[in-house]
Amino acid sequence: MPRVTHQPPDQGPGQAPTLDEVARLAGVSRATASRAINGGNRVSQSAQTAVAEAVRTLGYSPNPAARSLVTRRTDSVALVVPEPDERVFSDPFFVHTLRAVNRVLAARDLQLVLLLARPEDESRMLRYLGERHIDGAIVVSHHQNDRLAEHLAALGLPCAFVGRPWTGEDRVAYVDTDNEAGSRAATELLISRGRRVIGHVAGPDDMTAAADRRAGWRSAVTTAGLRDDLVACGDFTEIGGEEATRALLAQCEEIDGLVVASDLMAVGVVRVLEAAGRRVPDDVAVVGYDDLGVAERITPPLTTIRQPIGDMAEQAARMLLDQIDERRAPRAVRVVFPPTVVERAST
Amino acid sequence: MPRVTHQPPDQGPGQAPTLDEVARLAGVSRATASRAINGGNRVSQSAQTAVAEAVRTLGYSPNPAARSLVTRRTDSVALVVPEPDERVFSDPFFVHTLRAVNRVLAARDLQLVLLLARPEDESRMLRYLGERHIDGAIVVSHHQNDRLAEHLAALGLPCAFVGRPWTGEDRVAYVDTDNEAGSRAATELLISRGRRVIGHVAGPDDMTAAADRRAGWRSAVTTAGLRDDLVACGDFTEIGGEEATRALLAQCEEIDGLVVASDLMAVGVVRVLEAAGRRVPDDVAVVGYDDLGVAERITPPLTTIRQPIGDMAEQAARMLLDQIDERRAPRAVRVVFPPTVVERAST
DNA sequence: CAGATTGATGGAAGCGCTCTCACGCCGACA
DNA sequence: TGTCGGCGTGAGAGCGCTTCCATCAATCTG
Repeated sequence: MPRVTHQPPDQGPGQAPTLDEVARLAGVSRATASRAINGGNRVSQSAQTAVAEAVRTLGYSPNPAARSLVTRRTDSVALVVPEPDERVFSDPFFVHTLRAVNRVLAARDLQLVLLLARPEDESRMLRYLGERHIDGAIVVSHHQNDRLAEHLAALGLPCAFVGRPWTGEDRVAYVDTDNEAGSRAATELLISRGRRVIGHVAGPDDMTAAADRRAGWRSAVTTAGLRDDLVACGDFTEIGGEEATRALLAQCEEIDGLVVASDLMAVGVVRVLEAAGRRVPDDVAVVGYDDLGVAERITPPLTTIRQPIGDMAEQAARMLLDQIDERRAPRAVRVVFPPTVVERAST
Repeated sequence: MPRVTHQPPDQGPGQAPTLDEVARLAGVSRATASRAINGGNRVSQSAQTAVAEAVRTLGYSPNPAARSLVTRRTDSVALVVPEPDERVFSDPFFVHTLRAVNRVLAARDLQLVLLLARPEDESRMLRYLGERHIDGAIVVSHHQNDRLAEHLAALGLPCAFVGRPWTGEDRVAYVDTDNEAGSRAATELLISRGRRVIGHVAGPDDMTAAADRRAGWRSAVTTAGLRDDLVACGDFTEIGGEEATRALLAQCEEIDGLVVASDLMAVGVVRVLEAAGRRVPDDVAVVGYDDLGVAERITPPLTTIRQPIGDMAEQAARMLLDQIDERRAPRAVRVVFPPTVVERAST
């Protein structure tokens, strides 16, 4: 049983001061006070300082509800993550995205509201978005079934996706990397190194990035006349990588190369390979995907495909701001970044 | 260079429907429509259904700004984390807290707004809290210098802290575990196992949990007449645990027991110990703190002090809701949970 | 059956703010 | 000296909603 202790309550300050009181104290009208507070256009120097003074002595801060009732802006933006909490907090991908987005928004003094929606909360989240608590949304790690692109497009809510949505891709703005090209390059690198039995550890079936990377691998092995049936699905976690690798090794012992759809999974892949007595890269060469720090920290340092997550997220944030600023901006902009091969010791 | 493609903009729906239109369509007054929508007290069955019908056909959803302008509630609550993003996303402590808080809030249909404030953003964050965008705040992982308890108490904003604040502890509500007792128990366990040179890997100096745990260890070793100078500070991360352990080993080779202020650090501790050729627990016994899953997953499974994070966070959320519900509720409630020793293989 | 109670309703006030608009003042220009 | 343009200003409307209050009909009480 926890111990509980009480104390008499604090005396909270009574009513928050309103613009009216500020105006009265400054000896100007409410209109002038409002102008002075919002950038001071068309306000005399004297009025300006008088208002500033009044604001300070009263400890005034504008009521955001009243303000947004008339401006129809809320000055906050949602980062929508339709993903169970656990994964969000273990994948560096999210941290990088979050930081980049936050950087752009903070520069404009916009507040970031993090919306984590587990599948069962999805309707609640959609309702929240529909109620216009926020000026726009950035969507990350969306899945085939959430149909977020269509929902948001239908709401007419400014939004930008990181990663191409499955459906509705012609109705919303998004940034992406060319996942198919990246994965193809990874596979071709292995082929050029003489590998001939190349498997693929794919990501979740319901994400476009995973599907595109799988397609890139398949295209490369098919073109080279190699086996194209050595695929196992992970879930973008280390554990998922481990399980997929075990399945692949059980399916075919001769595997000498693995193209893995994320670095985090590759960590698990390497662990299982070594536990199975295969040396990396001598017996099996491994290429990851992402290059967000994990890749260079593990042993052996991982050859991987870098996607510029920070740039992508920043770009998405800016695309969102464009939409918010001028409601006539083209909605369905798409920006595709090129992936880069980063060679390290695992190939 | 990224590729960029445009598409003609979507045709967003014009103006969102207002309560007025709903009322007109339902053939009732705005007042009745409002009552019908908000729980339907004192509304006839026929009016009720007419309004519901109108809401559905119009796709109406109430404007939150207008609503909170008059109700003076925003139906959202902030989770304040004065911590650089990286740590938040690597420590299971946060994930557990977040989930528990979210669970309580979701049941009441309150929205959780995550406020990550790096030190340089602190004033921005305080301003945001002062502007009453939210009905209350739950504060986690606060530090000596942020003085959040005092700031929030001064604002008169309902709030609840997870972990005792450094200052202002008599002005705000908080939950905590008895960290000193927990750490003392951990140390006494080692002593009872015959360990005689017991070091402490402490947490950051500016957090009460770390200070209390250090005090608990010191109290136990002093009482037993053992050395009390074997302390090194980590930062609650694996890396921090590694560095602290190296420092301790350099300071004294005879260490045969380590009390570590968090499981995450203990992971690093064990790693360094084994790299230095010490077996756990044969040469050095190790006790962690938290028991959030990491402890049982590592080798050897970690003896640790469990704190019921989920319960604590839930309790904090409920304390916050109490304050929000009745503004006269006692502000400075405190609830202290007892820690539990969980023995595994590391001692 | 008169009077009191209850329940459903709409009118209207007002939450705190922004912004349009009209007004008065000033210096500039002819 | 008369007119004009621009600037600073305040009055006032109105954003979309909740809620107080008066009203009225229906029901209950003695």
